[in-house]
This record gives sequence, C-alpha cells and structure tokens, in this order.
Amino acid sequence: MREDIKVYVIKKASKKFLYMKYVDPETNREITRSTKTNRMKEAIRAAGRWESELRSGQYKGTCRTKWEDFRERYEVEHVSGLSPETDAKISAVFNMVEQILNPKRLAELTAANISRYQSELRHLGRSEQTIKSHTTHLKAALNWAVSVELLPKAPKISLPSRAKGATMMKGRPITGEEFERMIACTESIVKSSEKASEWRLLLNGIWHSGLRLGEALNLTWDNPDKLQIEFIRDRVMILIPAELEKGNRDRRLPTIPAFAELISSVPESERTGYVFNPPPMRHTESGRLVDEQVGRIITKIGKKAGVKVSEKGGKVKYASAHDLRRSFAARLALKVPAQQLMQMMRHESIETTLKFYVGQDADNLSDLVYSAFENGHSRDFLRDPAPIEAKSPPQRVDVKG
DNA sequence: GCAGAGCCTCTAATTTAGGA
DNA sequence: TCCTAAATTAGAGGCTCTGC
Repeated sequence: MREDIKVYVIKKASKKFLYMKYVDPETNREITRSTKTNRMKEAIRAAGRWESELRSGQYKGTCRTKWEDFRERYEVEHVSGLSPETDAKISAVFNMVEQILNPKRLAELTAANISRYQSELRHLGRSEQTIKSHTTHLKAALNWAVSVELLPKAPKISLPSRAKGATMMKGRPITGEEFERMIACTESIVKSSEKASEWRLLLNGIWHSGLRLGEALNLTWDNPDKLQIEFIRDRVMILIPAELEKGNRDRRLPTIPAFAELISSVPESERTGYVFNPPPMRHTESGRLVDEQVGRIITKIGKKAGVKVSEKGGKVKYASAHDLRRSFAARLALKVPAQQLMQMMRHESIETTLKFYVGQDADNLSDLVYSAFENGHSRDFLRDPAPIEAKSPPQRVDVKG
C-alpha cells in the first residue's frame, strides 16, 4: 500500500469536465486524468477511487507507446541476444502484423485484434501450426513489453490447438537400399566424380553418425571452437561445445564403429580443417556452402533417387539430411535400449527417443521378439510368473538431469 | 536456364518458466 | 516435485530476384 500517493481534483480552463491529478513519487511526473464529470461531488468520489487503486497497485494506466518504438526496443534489447534464426522469424511475424493490423500504438494489440490477426492468417491459407507460431512469438513479445513496463497488462491470447491428424514427424527413416540409391545418384546431381566423392563422404558421415546437418558441417579435425574429432585408440569421439549444440551443453559423443572406420579412411595428411567439405557446383567466393544450400542439394539427391519420405495431399517430400539422422536413430533403436539411444541422439526428453521405437514396423518388431526367444527366454515366458520380491522401489529415470 | 541468395512459411525438437 | 505451457532454436522447402 502506497500511502504517499494523493490524488487531487483540479479545474482546467476551457475544459468541460473536472480533472484529477497526482505526482508519481518514483518518477516525479504529474499524471492527469479526466473525471468525466463537471460535478465536484462525483469528481471527488472518482479521485478517491483512483487514489485507492493507485495505492493498492491495482491501477493499470493506458499505454501510449508507439508500435514502431516498441518494435525497435524489442529487437535491439531482446531479440539481438537470440539466435539469428529466431531474429529472422520474429521480424517476419512483425512484418505480417504490420501488413494485417498496421498498429500505430502497442496498446492496439488487444486480444480482439490478435484474434482478427489469426483469422486473417487463416484466410490467407496459413496452417494452424504457422498461426500458432506467430501467436506465440507475439505473446512472448507482449509479455516482454509488460516486463519492461511498456504495457500495463498483456492481452489474454488463445493459441490454436494442433490440427487433428497432424503428424509429429515430417519425414521418415530411410532404408539401407534407399540410401544406396542416393549414393549412386550423387554424381549425376553434383556433375563431377571428384565432387561426388566429397558429397558421398558427407552423406555417409550423417548416415553413420546421426549428426544434425549443421553439426556435420561444423565438424572439424582440429578446431576446439567447433565440433571436433577425437581419436581414442580405435574409437572415435565427437566433442561438441555447448554453443553449437541444440541441447546447449558441452558433450562428448561416442560414435559407432562404421563411423570410426569412415573417418579413419581419410589420410592423416588431410586431417585438417572441416571434416566434410561438400564443394559447390560452381565457383563461389567463399568456396564453402552454407547449411541451407547443402540441405537443398541433399534433397535433390533424394529426389533423383526417388526416395519419397512423405506424400500428403499430392505433395511429395523426398529424403533430406534429417531423414538420414532419423534413419541412424531407427537402426540404432534395434540394437540399444532407449536410454542409450537417447544419449547418442542427444535428446533431452525420452519421449522424443521413444518415437523411434514406436515407429518400428512389424517386421523389425517381429525380429526383436524372435531374437529374444532364441536367447532361451521362451521357457521363462511359459513359466508361472515369479513371486514379486520385496525390493527397493523401481528407479525413476530423470530425463531432465 | 540455372545457381545462388534472401525472405518467408511450416514443422519438429528442445529448453525454460510457472503453476498445481 | 512434477507437469504443462510458453519460448526458443533448427531444418526443410517454396517463392522470387539477380547475375552469369
């Protein structure tokens, strides 16, 4: 309760209504409001109400912040600290807001106007996911505005729920035969046998490591600021600095024997700089392609090889770099338990990892069941269940740790 | 005509914050 | 402490423009 706030009724020359004013003890600024009456008795009552709201902290003033000022502050003070990808997305959302709502002041972003914005996006044919993504970025921005006192209160915004029947995975793990087809098609896409060998090295690298595309392109032989190869006897580990890892923590990632074999095939004299250097199809100034360009060429190879990973509404999606990662996970899921797969894939949540087990097809599941019985488990399976021993309670697995 | 670049949409994956 | 919602990050691909 702020006892130092006192609201007075004043009369302004040439004004029809009586006004009330107080001096903000923190900023020393004089704040004035109309009482919306010319009767002194009612004006005093209004001033009393306002004083009580101000003292109890319940009063939320009106926001006069200009939209462009807010946008500039948000982008400079908050967004500049986020990743460039997020920066680009927030910028795209704000551009669309300006196109549809064209707000002059931040306060115009009310719940009603945001609902209209969602409806306009729907009208423009945007998917529910995109509307949700736009809304969450707007919500985050408005919450930030409240936190820096540019806005007294954030509007209540409802998020569209996930569309019925929407899939959780965009692609699928590809088979060994499909991968062979992609390898075979590489040369016809990159149009040079010399370049093709570099591209095949990259494809095999992702196939045998499950690295994300960006990570694979940042893998080096000797740079500790990037992902780095570490040889330990006949094994290969990958050291991942926190800033280059989606999980945002330093990692030491073991690899499978096939990856170690692939890496060891590179002559020692060539083990410097980036491990994977897929060359551009024609000369460029930097001589090195960015992730986005590499991803597009891999998809071209997938298309040439005819490896379809999804087909929705007549729209075909072909194998991409991420499908090679999915495939690595699916193959490893047949060999190792979920806990170890989770570590290899660097998932933070076991839920993400378990999708690779749920996704196993009936043949794979059948193989697993039969191999379990071949190991002499069939007799145990037919016996009566053993009495439950009073042991310590089952261990909970903390996936967030 | 095609590669490359940039902007944007769409989706998936992950971390963080906050409430029960 | 656990669960859920919010926030953030990343990858893929469509579209358009530009330059060779």
